[in-house]
Amino acid sequence: MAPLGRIPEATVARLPLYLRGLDAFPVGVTATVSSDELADLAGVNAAKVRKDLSHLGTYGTRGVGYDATFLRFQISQALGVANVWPVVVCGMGNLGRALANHTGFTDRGFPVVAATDSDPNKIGTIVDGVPVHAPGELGDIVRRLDVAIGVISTPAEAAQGTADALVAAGVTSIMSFAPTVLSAPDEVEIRSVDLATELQILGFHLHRNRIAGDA
Amino acid sequence: MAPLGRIPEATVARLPLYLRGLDAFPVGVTATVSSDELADLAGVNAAKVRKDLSHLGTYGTRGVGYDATFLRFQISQALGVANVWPVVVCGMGNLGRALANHTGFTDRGFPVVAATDSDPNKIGTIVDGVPVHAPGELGDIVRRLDVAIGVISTPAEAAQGTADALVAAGVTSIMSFAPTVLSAPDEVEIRSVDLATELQILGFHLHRNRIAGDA
DNA sequence: AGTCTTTTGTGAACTGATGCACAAGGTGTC
DNA sequence: GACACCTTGTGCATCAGTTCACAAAAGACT
Repeated sequence: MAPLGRIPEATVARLPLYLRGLDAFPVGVTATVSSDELADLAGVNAAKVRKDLSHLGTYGTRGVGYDATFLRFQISQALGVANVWPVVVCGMGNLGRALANHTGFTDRGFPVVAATDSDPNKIGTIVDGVPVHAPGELGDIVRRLDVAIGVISTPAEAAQGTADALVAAGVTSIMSFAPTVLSAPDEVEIRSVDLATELQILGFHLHRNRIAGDA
Repeated sequence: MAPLGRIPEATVARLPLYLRGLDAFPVGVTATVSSDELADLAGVNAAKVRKDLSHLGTYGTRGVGYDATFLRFQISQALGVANVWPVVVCGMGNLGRALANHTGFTDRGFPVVAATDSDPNKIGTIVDGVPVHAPGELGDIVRRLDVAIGVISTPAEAAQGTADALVAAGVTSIMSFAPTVLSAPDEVEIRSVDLATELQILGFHLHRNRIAGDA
């Protein structure tokens, strides 16, 4: 049924996992996957897989499963994987450099086409094939290279300013690693990855278990 | 009321944000924060702040707000921030090096005490103050340095083996950056941060908007 | 053809989280 | 002390997401 209507956020977040799971099936070879197998590959349960895929309007064959090749095509289609979205990395510290150099990005249609940094020693250089510009040129870079996604890996203090500059230049998708809250217009999507916060969540459970153990 | 019972996961995930928001208030100075202010600082809404804090058994003062210092203490207590949890970084590629060097970790009670890598040229060296060992020594390292958290920044292929080694050594908290599903016993908590997946989610929305725009 | 086996697609119950809205409780002022 | 004002704490309705469980559909085998 599912007439390609709205796809729930939770489902969207899992589609990349399914796509990754399908890598286990060689391209060109006809093969079927059951929701059970795919569930294993993606680390979720089978019911979720089936419901998620039903949102795509995808039909498997009852009693058989899903055609791996076609499923891959369907999910790729839904995610718009065929598109290439150029990325600019703002802040070339340790993390920024690692990100700019991350093969997983370019491989999946997210080439890092430029970077910015406030350090005069870095501006004008090319790091791992990525040219580093001054922060002030951000707007120009975005327009010239048709940047779609901005990655913020600056110190927390510079993050909001960087976000503002990205938004002003028309970027509507931001992934931030800065440990701070960013504000932006509603139409801008911000995904915030805070590593220290992640560790603190792990720490909470360690702490809790330690207490429970001592009791 | 809330007798320090179970704290909902969603709340736990926000506590670090509140703690970070409270940094805006100088230590030692008596100040009050309203749920409204704190909501702004953490990027959530006020009702959520109040409900979250109520889970800690925290009491603000009606008509006034929360005492900033005491609140910081309360949240720190709940999160177990006073504890120091030694971290081992497995895989010293670009990302691993950036993580090992990340000041946000050590500053918050997560010192990176060791690293592993399979590259013979790296083994035995000290990178940014962190000694690099062979993967085979992982168990020994964990026991000797009392490692509580393992960070996996190896290539996807090596991730499961690394996770197994960590688990075998008694580590129950893992943060993985490898783009693959890890399996481990239930008592092991795994937080998976997949950067390419994050970008694909952003890509989905870009794709959707582009389609909507063309229509 | 009929029966058996397998696996999908989905209605329905359930769980957890969110947000509203307001009474309860506290402060300050006159 | 009474009144006005403020902000918390929370009951309740709502919503999104998950999981169960099973009928429906497809292939396989006799």
